[in-house]
Amino acid sequence: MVEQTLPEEEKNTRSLNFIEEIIEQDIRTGVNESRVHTRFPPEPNGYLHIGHAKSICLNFGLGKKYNGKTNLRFDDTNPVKEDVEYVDSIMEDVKWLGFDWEDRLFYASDYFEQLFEYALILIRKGSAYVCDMTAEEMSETRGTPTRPGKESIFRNRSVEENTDLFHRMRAGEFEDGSRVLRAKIDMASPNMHMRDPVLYRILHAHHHRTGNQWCIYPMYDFAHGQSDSIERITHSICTLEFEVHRPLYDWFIHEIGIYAPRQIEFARLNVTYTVMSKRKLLELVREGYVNGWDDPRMPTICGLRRRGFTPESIRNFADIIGVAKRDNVIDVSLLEYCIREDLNKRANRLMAVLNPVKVIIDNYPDDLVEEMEAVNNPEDESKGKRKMPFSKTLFIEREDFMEDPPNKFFRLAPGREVRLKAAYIIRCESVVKDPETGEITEIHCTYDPQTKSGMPESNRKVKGTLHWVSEKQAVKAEIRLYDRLFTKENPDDIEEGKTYKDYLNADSLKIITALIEPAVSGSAVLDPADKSAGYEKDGVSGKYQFERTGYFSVDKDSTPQHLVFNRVVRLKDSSSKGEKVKENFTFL
RNA sequence: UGACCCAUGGUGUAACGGCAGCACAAGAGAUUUUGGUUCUCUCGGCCCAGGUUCGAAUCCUGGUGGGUCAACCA
Repeated sequence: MVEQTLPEEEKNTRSLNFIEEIIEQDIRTGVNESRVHTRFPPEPNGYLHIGHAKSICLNFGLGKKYNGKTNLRFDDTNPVKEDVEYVDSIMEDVKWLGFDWEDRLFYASDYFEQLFEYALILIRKGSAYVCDMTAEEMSETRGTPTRPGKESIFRNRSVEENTDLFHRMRAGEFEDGSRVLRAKIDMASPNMHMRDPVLYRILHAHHHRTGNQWCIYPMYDFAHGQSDSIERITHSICTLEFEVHRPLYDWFIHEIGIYAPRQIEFARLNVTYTVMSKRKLLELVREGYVNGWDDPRMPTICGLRRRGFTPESIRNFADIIGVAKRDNVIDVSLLEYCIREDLNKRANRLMAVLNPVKVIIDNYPDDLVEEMEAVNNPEDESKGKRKMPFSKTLFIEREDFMEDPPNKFFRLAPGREVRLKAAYIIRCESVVKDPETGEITEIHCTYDPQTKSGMPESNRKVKGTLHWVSEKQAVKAEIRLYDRLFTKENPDDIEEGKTYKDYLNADSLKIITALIEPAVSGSAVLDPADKSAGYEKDGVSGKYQFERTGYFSVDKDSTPQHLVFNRVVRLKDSSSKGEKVKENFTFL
């Protein structure tokens, strides 16, 4: 028995989740020489989503925490659904999340020959047989969860006949669907998976890695556990729906007589206001409800990346949601909390007016342009300062002015003073309206020259502080404002006669043109070399907090001529506390 | 009308037979040149019924509720 000390940080830190407890117990008792070796085993038939991110962080996190290893293994046993497009995107996503499988990139298809040999072992032991029933017949004879099944009339074929038939299946002598190899277990088992499950099916299909080398392919159950065994995985972590497969997982390992990993199941992640099934996500893409797998409204990893989430924020999210066996639905506000927390510390501030209204400073010199100094990040002094041009004609947010404001309105109104952040205190003197529509077109103000930011007079108490841009120097940018994809907390909770698609949010994307301070130029386009990945070298370049409105991230569509930003998430907003007029206080 | 799994504030997650704690959300206040951040406080929970025990969220039994399982998908 090998004793191994647990990581130092474990002492006095957070309590362990149930998987860590199992692992630490195994380490203490010397199971598998106290090794820890996990794997992340995606099927390359779709893009990874935030639920996979939980699994990736769990598996790679455990490997790292216990000085073990983690493999990336593609579970590619179904050639008709799988594609290299997905293989590539999965590797990119795992890397982007910050994990490294080093030289341990594997494919279940690497083991096809070995798996075939394992099948032969079972046939020789009389534990597997070739069955000629059709899929329908098999389904009929399988029984139901409450009724035992019937044994196949092919169940007692001789070892010789089975061996011969199985070889001929491989040789391509039979049609798709005409025969399968089945395990001989127990047609009366209360566990449906033990009722002579299919091991191999005939599929004359081109495989993305093995080409046309094979026309029989192993089923998940016959491939997964054995692949774990071949890779000497110690803890094979998967989601709850595989719990009923575990007896079969163990049965194959035992029956073949090979190294035995341990399967442990945890509850998959659900998040409010979105769907997580690959089928549904694929449908949203195919039917054009979103603009591709990386649409920033998607819960896919590439979608979150394009939206502007950082890998750090997602790892932190995976960490704090925990791991357990009970069904769970995580409030999306927790995800939002994670990205705000990260970006607040790391993203530079910029002033951007999303819904502009013109402000004219009547007593400011016509052609004067002053350079104001603005702090890049109040949370990080090392980020320094930048210059912002100030002039007679500015823009502020339309929501920052009210002609007849309630008492709790801390912004601009006739006769009231506010501070323009990093500039002067101004007072509203009058407004000009469009005679037709009644819409305010100009707000006329005066400024107090003694209140320039930094001057003693500027410490004067005023009602509020607004962000602004100077008309002449402002840069236009396309801004994509995202909202939750679904209107219902749980879109899978479907009313009679509806589908989850009936709960799609029609307003999940709004595109506007905003005016941004000129400092944005030059830094608002992704390095073309990074474009494919959609992320940047230092993690937060291209990501900003637009002061008072939210966090924004440069989109891959952005060019120097046409800047494009995605809103990652709004700033937390307590402006409507105790008020019922939220629309008036919240930016778009 | 079967087997298996699960059950702690609104949400998520701790407790290893001994004071039910943490985070998010919600609410109140302080600070603030972002109605952001930060800080303080408040609200609010052991599914039910028995049993074991000096003592049960924890162990046992039975309910109740939820989930999973009947692809030649994974």
